[in-house]
Amino acid sequence: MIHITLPDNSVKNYEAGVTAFTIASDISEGLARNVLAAKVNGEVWDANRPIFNDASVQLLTWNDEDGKAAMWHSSAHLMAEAIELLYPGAKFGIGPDIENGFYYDIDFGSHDISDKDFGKIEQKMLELAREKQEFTRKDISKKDALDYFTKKGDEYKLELISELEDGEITLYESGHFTDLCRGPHIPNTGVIKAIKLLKVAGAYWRGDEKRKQLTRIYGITFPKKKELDEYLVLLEEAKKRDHRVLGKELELFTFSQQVGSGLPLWLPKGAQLREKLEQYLKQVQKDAGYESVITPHIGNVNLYKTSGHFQKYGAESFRPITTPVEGEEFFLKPMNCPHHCEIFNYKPHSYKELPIRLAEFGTVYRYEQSGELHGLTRVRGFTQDDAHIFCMPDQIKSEFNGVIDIIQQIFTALEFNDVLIQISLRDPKTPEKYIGTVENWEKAERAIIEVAEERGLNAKIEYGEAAFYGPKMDFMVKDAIGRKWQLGTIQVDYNLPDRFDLTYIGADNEKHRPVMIHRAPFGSMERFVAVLIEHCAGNFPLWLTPDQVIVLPISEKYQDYAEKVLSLLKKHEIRGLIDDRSEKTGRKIRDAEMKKIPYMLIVGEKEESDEMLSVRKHGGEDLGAMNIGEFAQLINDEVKASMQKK
RNA sequence: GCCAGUAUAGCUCAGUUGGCCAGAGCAGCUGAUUUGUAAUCAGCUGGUCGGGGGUUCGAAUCCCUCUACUGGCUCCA
Repeated sequence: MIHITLPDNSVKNYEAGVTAFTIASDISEGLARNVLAAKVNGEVWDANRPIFNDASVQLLTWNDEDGKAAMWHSSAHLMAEAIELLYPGAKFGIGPDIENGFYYDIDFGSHDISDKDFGKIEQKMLELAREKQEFTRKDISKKDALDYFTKKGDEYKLELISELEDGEITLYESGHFTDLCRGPHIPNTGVIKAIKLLKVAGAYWRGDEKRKQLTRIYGITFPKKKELDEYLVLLEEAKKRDHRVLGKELELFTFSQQVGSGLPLWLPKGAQLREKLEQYLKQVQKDAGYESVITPHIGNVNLYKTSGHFQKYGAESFRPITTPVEGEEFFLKPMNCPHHCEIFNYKPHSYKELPIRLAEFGTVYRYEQSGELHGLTRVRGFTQDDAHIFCMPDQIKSEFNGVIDIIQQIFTALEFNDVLIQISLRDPKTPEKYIGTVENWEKAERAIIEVAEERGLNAKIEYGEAAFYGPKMDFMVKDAIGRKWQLGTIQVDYNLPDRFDLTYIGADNEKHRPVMIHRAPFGSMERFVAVLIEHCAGNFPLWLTPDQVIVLPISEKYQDYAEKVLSLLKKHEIRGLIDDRSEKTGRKIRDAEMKKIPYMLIVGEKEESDEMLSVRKHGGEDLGAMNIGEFAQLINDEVKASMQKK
């Protein structure tokens, strides 16, 4: 007999070898039908894997993340099985579950797969799912595993197995398909009722650009058809808040094939929005002791040779600009830091001056790979809200804290609540990838980790994600369809100060090396605006939105009054426009709604004679009539309220 | 850069297996209408069918190539 402890702390006795499925059956038939996997002593197991010792068991269903994962991982096997039947000879790489669904990397040989083949594969999968194929776990020796996949001729699995230890290798068999797999899986394929293959893409084997590209097929499955339909509607809805769609609709930015790929053109309304953001951050930075500097868009190649950027990025950049002088070359700046280092260097500094914080909205140019470009989130010319802090080593922590204050203030003001924080450190296995001494790296990494701990930040540490010149802390936000984008960044740099031989005179009258902190709270104006658009679905906060109000005269007769209203509002720092078209009010309201203008001010005979406005909020709320002063007060209070939140 | 797609008017899209001067709605322009909380009516303008090359009696439609865009991979703010 063994003791099974359930989440409610009740303990049940079972014969050794009991499965989670049996335990579920004991509780209720419905639960047995819905159980997908089980957490056994904290580890996710198959629902039909025998338990031989005392254990705490939590049954997992579709409502648990781990339950979904088991289902999607099993769906990847199901897809592989269907593909093996439809395309004999296909070889399989890896097929994990992901945040929303699963994928499988497959080598189809000479066969080309496109989304036109999805229907056929989905059909086959459904067919196989209905067979209620059971997933069977088998422990296997390394030798037998190698034999099996050698016979099958799957070099990808062989490579994976060769890296595993004997004794930890398991296979899972379902229907006609056997896969190298650690599990866990759902009891049988019967629970998979709705299947949708979503996209096909090339993916390098093991993520290595130099290795073969396999065909990756993404898909998602659900236990109910209705849930699939709801998911697809959700995806459609998300597409409507795509910044590229809204950017066009709201006339914020555009691109031109003539100007070039990845080079955004900011339209008047977009520029207005961006300027508001810049003004806001400039004020915050001024208050925090930053000084503005301005540097050119190009720099001599030697500058980047000194900084190391040329060696690192030269080959993948825009090519150097030549001049009439033989051998003279300039580079479009890919970073602002070298220029700022030279600003620091223009005169000797005393320790009493530090920290020196140099800020610039600096436009940089990077020749991103063509396939990387993406709306405003990934472009070739962009403006960083950059600043470099030159400080003494013992000031790092307080400076780091100051920067996090600014970043958090911004994210709070714009209501970015779901921010992921990542600390990127060296990959200890490849020290040759980084420049700078081990000692300095350790110092910097320790400072970042300490700050995060002291502030209680929920930060995730990633090894091998650091920049080549130093460790960093990044702030990431998801876009409309769940892709993560890095916005704010803080990077410690012990390297550039060395390369540029930056020094300050200490209290001991000796030269010392300052530490440099790179930081950009927005990251770049382009990416930040893109993510902001998606975050608020184009309904910008009142203080930021290009047009705060639109005056809608009922007819031409009230045009003069409309103009009077607008000019009075302008005196209260309220910006907007008049819809003076010869259209009905209903039409003007509709168009203003589409433009997502926060306040519509309807003026007709009644309003004119009483010096009033009829106020309608975006979305339909009728605030009734009020006079111009009252309305101005309302707007300015709302703006002030959001500013205070900052 | 790689894999797979897409490219028709300012925007969103039709254009059947290659066959009459390439269509619609919205936007724009002109006129009528003077309007009260999500689309007033009529007329008109607007397209080298992304660029180039080819196959064909004939190409928006088939093939090649370049460019841009989309979804991934790799990379990155």
